[in-house]
Amino acid sequence: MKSSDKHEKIIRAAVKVFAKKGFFSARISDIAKAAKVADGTIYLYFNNKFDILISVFDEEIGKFIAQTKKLVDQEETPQKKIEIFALKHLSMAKENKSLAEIIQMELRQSHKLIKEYRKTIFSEYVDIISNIIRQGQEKGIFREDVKPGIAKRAFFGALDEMTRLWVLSPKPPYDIEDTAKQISNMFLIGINSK
Amino acid sequence: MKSSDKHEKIIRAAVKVFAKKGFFSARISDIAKAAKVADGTIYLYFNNKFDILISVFDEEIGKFIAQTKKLVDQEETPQKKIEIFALKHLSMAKENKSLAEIIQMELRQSHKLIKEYRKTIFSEYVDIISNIIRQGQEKGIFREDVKPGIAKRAFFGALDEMTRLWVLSPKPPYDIEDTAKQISNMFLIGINSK
DNA sequence: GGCCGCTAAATGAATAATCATTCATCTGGT
DNA sequence: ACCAGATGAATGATTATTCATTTAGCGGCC
Repeated sequence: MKSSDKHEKIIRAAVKVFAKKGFFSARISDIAKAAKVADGTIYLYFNNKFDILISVFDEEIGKFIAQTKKLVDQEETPQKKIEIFALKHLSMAKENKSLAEIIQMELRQSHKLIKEYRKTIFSEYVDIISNIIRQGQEKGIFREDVKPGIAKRAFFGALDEMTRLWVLSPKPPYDIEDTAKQISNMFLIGINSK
Repeated sequence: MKSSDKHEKIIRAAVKVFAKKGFFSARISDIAKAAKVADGTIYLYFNNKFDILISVFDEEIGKFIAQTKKLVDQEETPQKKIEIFALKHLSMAKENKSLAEIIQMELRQSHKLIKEYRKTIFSEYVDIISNIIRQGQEKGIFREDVKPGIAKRAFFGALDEMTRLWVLSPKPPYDIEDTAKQISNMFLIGINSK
């Protein structure tokens, strides 16, 4: 078996196990069992338990951010960009519930390492929003007195909170597209210049 | 020494220790030392480590929610209620940073017990918002097509995300009152009926 | 007032359980 | 026959929890 296969298998298993039990309560042997691999094998691919978590973030979240950027770039108007961002964010939570759960739960830990990591990755993501807002302001579409640094967090926070609701509930209580529309609308009206 | 003193002392110590090290990394002996009490004493007042965390939530967050409700009730218009809610939320994060940190980090754990607890306590809190929105809709101040269930989360999420920023940074990068104004404005415009 | 005896509260060393990590051994492919 | 990769039992460290022992406060008694 090619080594990359095992790496992948372990990451996938870890996503499930972390989502189910949380990072601290998850045992290496749980992940090993889920990946159908011996406990020790995990240490051939990862330095330690933490390293697994960080790898999950890096690889899975990295992919997601790249996809989002691409989608946003394809849209013409700032309004459309905001809408597609909201839709992509919420769809991801629905389609990849385990990962969403991990981001919701584990990326919030107060552990120093995670704290640092989170700052970087969150910034990269929410800065997509502030860039859109600045573009919109330059075009005179969004109000000048809106501070992109605050607005980006308000918008992200709103989406993130909806995600939390889904992660906690067995079934999405609202329709994804409706919700994305509703939230981006509210936000767009809130920062509109006319 | 009255027994209630010790209970209080342990809770206070736990808030600090949990905020600093996180629940899982915090040792009972850390809390005992911070409370100037023997390790075993803690078990005279709490059943186990988890019980300490839950007590922190119950007692401290309970107080906070009660205060918020009272403040909101004192305001006349739905707009003012929204504004005061935002201000109270952000002020609390500034004045009681350790507790805010614990709410941000530990109340998001994926542990079953915490998950359940969180549902209840968050609902109680965000329902303050949806009630305001419904009142506003009845008076014709807020748009009818806004769903209170979504809007309440969008608004709470926005505030929560600003809190996260402060918890992560050594100093609040924005002025509390400005931020509260900016966010409630954006939200109020976004749901306004005219 | 000082002295007992009693009980609740407090102590912290010892226990016991849990797991991350290691490493001596094995295996399948070439 | 070789060896990179895989194995999983054993190790060792960590800590939540327990409990035998100590301490402190208090009421009654001389």
